Amino acid sequence: MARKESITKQMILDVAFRMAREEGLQNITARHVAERANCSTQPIFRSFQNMDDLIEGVYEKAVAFFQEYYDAYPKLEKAPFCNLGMAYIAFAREERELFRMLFVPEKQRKSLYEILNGDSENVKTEIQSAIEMGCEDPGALFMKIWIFIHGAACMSMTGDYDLSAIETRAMLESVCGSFLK
Amino acid sequence: MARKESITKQMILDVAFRMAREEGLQNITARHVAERANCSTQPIFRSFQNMDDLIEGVYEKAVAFFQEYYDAYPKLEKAPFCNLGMAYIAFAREERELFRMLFVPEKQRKSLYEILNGDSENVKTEIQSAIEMGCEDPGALFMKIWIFIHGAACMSMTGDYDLSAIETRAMLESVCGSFLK
DNA sequence: CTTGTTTTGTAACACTTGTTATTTTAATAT
DNA sequence: ATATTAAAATAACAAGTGTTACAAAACAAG
Repeated sequence: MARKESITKQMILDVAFRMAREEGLQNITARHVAERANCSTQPIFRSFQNMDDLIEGVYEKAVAFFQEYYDAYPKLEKAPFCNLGMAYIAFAREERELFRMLFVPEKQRKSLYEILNGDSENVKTEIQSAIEMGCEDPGALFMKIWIFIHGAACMSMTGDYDLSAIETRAMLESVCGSFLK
Repeated sequence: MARKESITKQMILDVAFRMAREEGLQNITARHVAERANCSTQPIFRSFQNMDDLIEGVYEKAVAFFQEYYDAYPKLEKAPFCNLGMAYIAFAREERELFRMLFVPEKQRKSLYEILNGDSENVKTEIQSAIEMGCEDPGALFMKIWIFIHGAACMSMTGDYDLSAIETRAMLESVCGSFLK
């Protein structure tokens, strides 16, 4: 009694997310998404109220993507915050457009901390680990480390940082050691 | 024998720069600039080949503006790089749009270092001061400090950093001390 | 197969963009 | 004062945007 849906909301969201990941938010227009999805613009507006609605979906998908990325990143370090830093900096290098969307947005969406802490409360885990290591003021330590990590990641995004993962690890450990004492 | 020019290249550039400073590059369109300059779009295209040409001019003006900002910023600190850091972070807070244009650009123009070092070789001055203070590896020190400063500035730009100038100074001195030893 | 309903495609509207052709305006040399 | 001529204004074009009206097509149920 009715035609079957062939272009789902999920399909459109996936296409838009892939575009955001590869080309940035800029190129996400109704017609471009449609072209990439091999359809007209209609299915987009059937699934989403408007383009802002779609962009919002892309953003949420990016948040989830970062969380998965972080969860999957190998946790090799003992020094607190170093795992977080390694993952964050690598994410900025490998997913420049997503990093920009999430952590250097034009208009404020969520704070750095909100995204970063995610579902599994990544930061709290690290702070706990710092406390266990005998750190007196884990809040102050976190702030400094975090500023440092964010700086490296932002430079990575713009191509102004080119240390390897190994060099980055060494630097993070050194910096963390400096801050701890 | 000819009409006198009433809307100069400089006037247009000034208007566009002010717009960039207040609203960001996004809003710099031919018609918006014209409106702000109280003229039609013609004088723009008489003075500039196209809009990209104008944007390029705005960018160069922003580079010069940063240099002036830095030169005028009070140099109160003794610890190396702290003056640079204070100025850089303050610039990010007070001139968000310009900071974004210069230091977090969508497309690479100049490296952070190129802009930062400017006419008066700001960085070299600081490195020299570090050497005089007995720092063994001023290059490594600079890299760490710089990453830290850039992180604070980027957070400042997005509203994720809210330490006062006094708190910032204390933090920079502490961090610099940590790195020095 | 026909009918009914929904999805999809086509086409259009209204708007904004960069850029340019054309007309109008105003200052100056005569 | 008037003619000349560059500057500015007006208006248009083509392209691209979000969004919507409408027509075509496909599928499920009878």
